[in-house]
Amino acid sequence: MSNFKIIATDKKARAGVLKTAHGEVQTPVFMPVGTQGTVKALSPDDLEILGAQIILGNTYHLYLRPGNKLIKKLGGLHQFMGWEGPILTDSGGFQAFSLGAMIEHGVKKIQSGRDDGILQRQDPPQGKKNRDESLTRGPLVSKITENGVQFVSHLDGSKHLLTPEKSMEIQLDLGSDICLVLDELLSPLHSVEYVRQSLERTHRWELRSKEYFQKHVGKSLNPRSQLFGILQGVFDEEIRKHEARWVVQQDFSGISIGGSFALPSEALAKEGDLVDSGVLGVDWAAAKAIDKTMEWVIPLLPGELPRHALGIGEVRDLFACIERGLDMFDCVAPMRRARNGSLYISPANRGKESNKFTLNISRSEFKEDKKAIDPGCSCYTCQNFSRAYLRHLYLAKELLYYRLATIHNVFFIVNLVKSIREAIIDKQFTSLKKKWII
RNA sequence: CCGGAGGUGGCAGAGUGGCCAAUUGCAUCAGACUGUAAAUCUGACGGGAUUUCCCUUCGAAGGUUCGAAUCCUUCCCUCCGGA
Repeated sequence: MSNFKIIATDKKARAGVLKTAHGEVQTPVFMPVGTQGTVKALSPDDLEILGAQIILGNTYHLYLRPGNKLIKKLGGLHQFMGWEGPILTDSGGFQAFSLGAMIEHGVKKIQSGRDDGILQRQDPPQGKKNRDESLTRGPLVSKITENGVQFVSHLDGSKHLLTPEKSMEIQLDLGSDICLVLDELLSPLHSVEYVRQSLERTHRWELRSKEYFQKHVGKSLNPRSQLFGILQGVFDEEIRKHEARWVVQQDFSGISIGGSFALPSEALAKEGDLVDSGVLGVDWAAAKAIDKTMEWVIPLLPGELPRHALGIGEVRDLFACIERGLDMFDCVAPMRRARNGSLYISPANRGKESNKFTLNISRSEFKEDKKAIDPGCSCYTCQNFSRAYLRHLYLAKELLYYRLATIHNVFFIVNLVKSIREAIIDKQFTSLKKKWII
């Protein structure tokens, strides 16, 4: 009696239904990220109207503020934030990275753009020299110990230890429908030796997470909560496959594929000719890292478990991952891009890989543009407002801008994934993809 | 008319003899954003050649000086107080 059922496939792409304590989720699905108990700028009503089926919440942020015990006391996260649909909670593992190695190494989860995502693997640089200075904004750095992640709060500098057990306790207090085990994200710059030790530690963390979860879920706010395991790794076929074989043996309800995505320089030897030809675009390396990883790992995963790609959600990546058999996605990109003036456009309106299917609403070319952001889009924003108006609101930093922009971007991505699902059911995945990707 | 203060690049506002083509903020222009330290960050912002270079700028015109946005003279204009 699995929670997940596949109802159709088109080659490796799958359409399914995932049962949770707060309702069914039609997959493939995009889950908007609501880190602090809100998908920024949107109300639960907005989310429902946009077609969001499930959202993501965050252990680390909600633990620090307002506190998991308070939320539990107030009936759990669903009741607290007024969202009746399913919620998946991240374990805090990403913050161990974004407040740790990401700062120390000056890297991002997915390396793309100017540096082509190609990195020289090495030990963490000691001290200052970061690859990207803009990513380093202070002395707050989390540290990894065997017992868990030592955080320095980004709010007040206080110290906290997030163990696998603590992460589970918090997620159960929140009443999450899908909990994630605590893991450590690896940076593409970690040494081979560090990677080996980290992955073994993550195994121990995952097992501790599972043990605590199984022991306490029955008496928790949401006894039907599920636990997903995380498949960690770096850009290395043997490592990723090894991690895949490990995680499928642990009896999780689903598999989340995590980690950072970038190509180590040695990978260039094989693929250099493609880079030189330039036909695959500026994000070739990041795309290659994601695609290859999924190709290595997916065949080793059991077909009956839902597969979740952590933190992946740009248009190209959604097509690439769904094509390879992924079912669930979460990503901050639609919401953050919206707030930063980057609005999604479809191929009919010049959306393409090279512009990430976005336009920058602040551009002067939209000053007198009466068209909708993405003419043809049926979201509330596109039905009612012009690019010129959105541009004005954005430049004036008017609060309405954030809501209208977020409505559009979330609708765009949620609906794109929904249309991909329908295409899979109709065995039309390839032809739909061709309309979007070259 | 008298007394006082002041006129700096789109705006505000530093600089008060060389390190000033001129701090900074805003505005503008462009770029970035993938398990949210993000309504954030980066770059450009007199013109041209486009590593260290040249030309035209700090109300206007003269002057002092090796050298002036910075000192002097005259003129124009603005603001405050008194007639």
